[in-house]
Amino acid sequence: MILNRNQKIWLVVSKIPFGKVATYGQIAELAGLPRQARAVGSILSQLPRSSDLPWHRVINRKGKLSISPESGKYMEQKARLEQESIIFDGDKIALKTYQWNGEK
DNA sequence: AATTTGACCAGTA
DNA sequence: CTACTGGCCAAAT
Repeated sequence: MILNRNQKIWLVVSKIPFGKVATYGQIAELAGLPRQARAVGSILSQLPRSSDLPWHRVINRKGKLSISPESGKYMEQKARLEQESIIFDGDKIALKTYQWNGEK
């Protein structure tokens, strides 16, 4: 069973634990696709709404959400994270302890 | 086939 | 802290 690029990324994203977040670059790295952070964002942007992947746990390296704040999805992502007891300090996550290190 | 776009990143000022 | 830059590379155009 060979996994295509999308499947590798989906797999890694699905492993991000509840209450934790990961960066695009980290996802790309863990998926065996170094330096393809942008591809991760591109793929996540195309997820169907029916998807049950924790896409909201993927943020950028600055600790902020990479969606335009005007977009409705921005609110949705923030709400989903707060629902996992992740606290925000303005527009960025408050604690780096939220950051997933990639371990199981 | 060529060019542009994008839910990124790292360094620098 | 923000702003700008060059780098990166798959997807879309």
